[in-house]
Amino acid sequence: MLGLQSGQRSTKPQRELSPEEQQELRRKINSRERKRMQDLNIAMDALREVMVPYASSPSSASSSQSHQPGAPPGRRLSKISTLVLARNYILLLGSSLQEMRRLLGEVSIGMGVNTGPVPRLLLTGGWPLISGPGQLLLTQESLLTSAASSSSSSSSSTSSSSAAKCPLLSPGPMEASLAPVQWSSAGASGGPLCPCGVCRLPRFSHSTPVPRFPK
DNA sequence: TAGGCCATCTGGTCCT
DNA sequence: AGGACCAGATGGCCTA
Repeated sequence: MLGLQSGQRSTKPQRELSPEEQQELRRKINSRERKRMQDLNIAMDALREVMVPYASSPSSASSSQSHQPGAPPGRRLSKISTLVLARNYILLLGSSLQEMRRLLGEVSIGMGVNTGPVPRLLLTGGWPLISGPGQLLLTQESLLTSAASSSSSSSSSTSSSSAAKCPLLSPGPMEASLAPVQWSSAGASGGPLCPCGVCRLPRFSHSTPVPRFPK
C-alpha cells in the first residue's frame, strides 16, 4: 500500500496489551481476514460456475477442491484464468451485441422502418444481458480467438517479439478489444497454448511475465 | 524436483 | 478505535 505519509500514522503507540490480549486480537484479525478471503473465494466460485461452460474441459467446478488423483479431466479454473475468461466473455458479449444491432439495423432498413416488429430495445441498446450460461453457447475457442484477434489487430505494430501480448493483461481501452465475433464453434482443435503461464489458455501470450513474488 | 496455485498469517494503510 | 483492504511471506499440495 502506498500513500504512506512519511512518519505519521505508521506507529501505533496505544496502550500496552498483555500477551493474551495481543494473541486474542491477532486471532480476531486473522479470522476476519480468513472470512474476507473466503467470501472472495465464494464470489470467485460463483464466477467460475458461470464461466465453466466456456472452460477448456467439462468440469468440476466448484468450491471443494475436486482433485481427482491423477486425472486431468476436470481441472477447475484457477483464479487468474477465471478472471481472464470472464473479461473476455464480457468483451465478447459486447461485440456480439454491437454486431447484432448492426444486423438488425440493416434488416429494419431493408424492410422499411415501420414494418417489422423489430424491438426498439435492440436498436437502442437496451438489450438485456444474457443471464444463463446455457442460453448462449459459445466455445472457449470463440471467446479466446475473438479477443486475441482483436488485440492482434490493435497492437500489431510491435512486431519485434514473436509473441503477441496477452490481451488479457494488456491495459488497452475496452473498445480495442471489441471485434466482430465469429459465432462458429471452431471445434476442439486446440490452438497453441499461451506461453504466458498466467492465463494458460490457447492463443494468448504476453511479453511480461508477472512474478508472483517480485523481489 | 521445480513450478504453479492456494490458504493463511501478518503488518501496514485507509475509511467510517 | 475498529474494521476493511492490501500486499508480502510462508508453507502445503499437486502436477508435469
